[in-house]
Amino acid sequence: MLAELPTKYSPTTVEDKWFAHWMSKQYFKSTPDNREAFTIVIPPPNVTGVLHMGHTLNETIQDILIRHARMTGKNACWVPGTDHASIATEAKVVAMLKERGIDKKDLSREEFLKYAFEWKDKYGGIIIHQLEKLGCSCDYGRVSFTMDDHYYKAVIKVFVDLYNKGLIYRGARMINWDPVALTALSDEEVEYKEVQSKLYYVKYKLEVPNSTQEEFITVATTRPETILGDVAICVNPTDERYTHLKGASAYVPLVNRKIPIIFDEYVDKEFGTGCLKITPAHDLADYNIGLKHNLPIIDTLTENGTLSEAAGMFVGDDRFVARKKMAKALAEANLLAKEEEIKNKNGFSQRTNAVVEPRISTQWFLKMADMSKPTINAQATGDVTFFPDKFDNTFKYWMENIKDWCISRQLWWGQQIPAYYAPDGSFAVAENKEKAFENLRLTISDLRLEDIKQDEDVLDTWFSSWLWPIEVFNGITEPNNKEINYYYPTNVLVTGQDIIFFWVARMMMAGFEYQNQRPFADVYFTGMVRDKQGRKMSKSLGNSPELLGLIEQFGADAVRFGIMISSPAGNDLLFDESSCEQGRNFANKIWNALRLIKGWTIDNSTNPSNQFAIEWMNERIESVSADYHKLISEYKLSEALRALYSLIWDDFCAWYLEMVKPEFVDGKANPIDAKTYEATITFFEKLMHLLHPFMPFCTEEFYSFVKERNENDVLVIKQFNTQFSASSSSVLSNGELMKEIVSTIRDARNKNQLKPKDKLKLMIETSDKSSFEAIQSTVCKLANLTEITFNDSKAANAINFVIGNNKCYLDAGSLINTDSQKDDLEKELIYLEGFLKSVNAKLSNEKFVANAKPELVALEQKKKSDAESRLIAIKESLSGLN
RNA sequence: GGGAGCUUAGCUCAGCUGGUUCAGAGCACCUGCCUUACAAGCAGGGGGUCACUGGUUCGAACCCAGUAGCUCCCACCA
Repeated sequence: MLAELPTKYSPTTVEDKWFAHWMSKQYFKSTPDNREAFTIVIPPPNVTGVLHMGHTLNETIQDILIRHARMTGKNACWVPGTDHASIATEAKVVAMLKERGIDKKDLSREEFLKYAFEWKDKYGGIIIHQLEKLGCSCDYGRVSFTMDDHYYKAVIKVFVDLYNKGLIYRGARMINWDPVALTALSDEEVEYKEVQSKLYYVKYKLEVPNSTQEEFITVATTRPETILGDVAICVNPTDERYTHLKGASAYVPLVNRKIPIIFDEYVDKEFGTGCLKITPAHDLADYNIGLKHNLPIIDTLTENGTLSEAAGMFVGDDRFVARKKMAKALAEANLLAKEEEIKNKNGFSQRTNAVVEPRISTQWFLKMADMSKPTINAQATGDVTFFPDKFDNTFKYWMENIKDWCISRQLWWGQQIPAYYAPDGSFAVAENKEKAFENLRLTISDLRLEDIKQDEDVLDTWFSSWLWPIEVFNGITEPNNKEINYYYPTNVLVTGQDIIFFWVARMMMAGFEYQNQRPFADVYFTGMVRDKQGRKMSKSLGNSPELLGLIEQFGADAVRFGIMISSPAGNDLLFDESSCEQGRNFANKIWNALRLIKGWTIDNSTNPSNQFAIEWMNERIESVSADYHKLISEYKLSEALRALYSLIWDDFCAWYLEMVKPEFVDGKANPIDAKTYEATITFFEKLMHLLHPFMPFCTEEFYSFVKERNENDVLVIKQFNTQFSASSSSVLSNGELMKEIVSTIRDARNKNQLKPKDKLKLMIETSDKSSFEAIQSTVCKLANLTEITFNDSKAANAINFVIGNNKCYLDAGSLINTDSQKDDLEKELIYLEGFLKSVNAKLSNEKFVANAKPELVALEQKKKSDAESRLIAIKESLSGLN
């Protein structure tokens, strides 16, 4: 049997086989029934491309949780899907078209959408395939997409509803403009980064009442190209340098437009020259000051960031080109006092990386102040719990200072805003054109249907994904249907901390608005996956491994292991391929344990000497299982995996199997007794159950292989028992004793050049014979002893060591190295004396005895007596050596 | 400018409500082994002033204050 099995486990074919099997059995399919539901909705990956390591981490965590729930008997439902990712995907499609020589401008909306859907079909398909390869147990019959027909309708319905509730409004506001994507952005889509800039000190000629003297005022600015849109100079009213300028005017350099000097406390006297030029069209602060002081607005930029006709100069030049030209022109006109290098922050578009331009534009907004309240409450009361909780404060702060959300985007890829305009500019918001028409005709009697036009803009992608936990169950389009009532609210959301505001917060708000309930009970935040040097994974650095390639190389189980073995919740994960190697080795280790077991022949004998091993292994599994389920419930998945790794590798393979493994006689393995064999199979099965959520493929393979059975598959037939009997501490502590003796003997062999094969005798002087008797046969086997005798006279050439306070003598026949024993014993002696000293110090400290808990004092007393008796044993052993 | 978090072995991190001499784990490293499950392995081993300085306490990696360094989030100083 054994010879037929290769020594290496090869995952590739096994994984595909099992995935196909699971699918054919429809194990992942969920329909509402009378069991408790356990629901997860996947954070839908963007259809911009393929899954990366961040997704891999995320999906693996979800799969572990969903498989664990399934195995505890819950009706587990994991909904997969993808996000249309409006701006991100549109940018990709535009770039793809450009490569093919097609300009978006030359396409109609319909033609463009056709390309976009082709793109979506391609990448959406790849993403689902990757999920399958990773072993994700999603209900693939539920694959959703944020632009599915029903989903599209849901988004429109919600827009109309919120508009009718007065929460959505349209207006001209200062917004963040992406001059590359040519669309508005929300505040969250702008990333501020520090850049090296120049601060230009520009002289403006003054006109001061009752003064003929030529005078200038110097203004510091980082954006001289916006000078052309200046409408005022602002100084602080308490700034004595400028108090004489009341009623004065200045001339905009080069164009000589006359503008007023105004006074506002907003201006920081310390910065630059204490003068601020006011350009309401191109800066939010200036815009607000402009409103306050009733200033005009001169928009000197076009939508793509070039200078407009209104600028009067450098028309058509890009803003950065114009900036340089302006500086040069100012210098030539002798109006540039100086230039200074400074660091300041610029806003960049999250998707195109273009420098964002503050711009006045007519957009659609959602009022947030009232909608945020139930969410703030839910988080404060623990209705929704964050793991880890360090995000509580930032979340609260953001929610309490929430601003209105700009939800319109000047794109084509997304849900088109259901506002319909009559030729006179009036509009109606309705679910379709016909309804809008009826509505508009109330005021415009001669209106024809073909006269009205739908708003060209689409909605922010998050305005659709905030409905995800609801509409994947058709909760918006068919309220109160059986599915939404059964699956909602979901149990846990597993997502990146970077989208806490974009998505988590908004899903919560939508949940309370449309279901009157939280969308999820827990949120598990993952960190960012970085490479082992701590760098972000990116295509340009080439440090982002390709998921399918990794799976090909190590197997999906190993990749899952690799990414889970050290992934602290909420902290960044430094991913190293070598941890996948560790996972592969782990699967291989189990495979070889299985080979060993499968190689045994069984007979009807009984072998009482295995009794201890069986009891001990059973207790170990029980004890670790309890920890394991607890750790998973606390989302400490790495720790749970580590505990299993050690249970399987150390306890089961290194100790248990060695304890029960039949010995070889005359080159032939003895058979194993049926009882031990059955126990071993049961342990193996239990271990496969426990490991299955983490490494589903190999555990399924090994489980199916270890025993013939009618009912099959680890995945469904066995339910986790989360009730545990109190473990037998004496068995576990005897196990520790056994390990200590065996390790000490092995170490003694090492130090005395005794071969593992040399049979030795052990004599123990002990007052606790029964503990040793329980492990006697096991110790003999693992340490290769012929016998253990008690309280016998010691052999002449024995190796001395002390276990607890029991003196042990290992009879090597001929003694080789007394020095190392003496060394070891003396080291131990010094340590123990120090230990005893500290314990005594504690116990003689009246305050300790008075203040510490009684059980603690008792513990110290026990430590003292244990140490004292051990000390005596060691001293006696030492004196025996002299 | 405001807020949050982090700093423990060469690396990545555990260390829950102070209490075994508490200083841990996994990698990595060193030594010896191809010992009939497994070299993707086995047996053993070395390694840390718990960032720094004070304080509270009978007792501090853990609590408090300050210092330094790192990370992240938020904010309209041009």
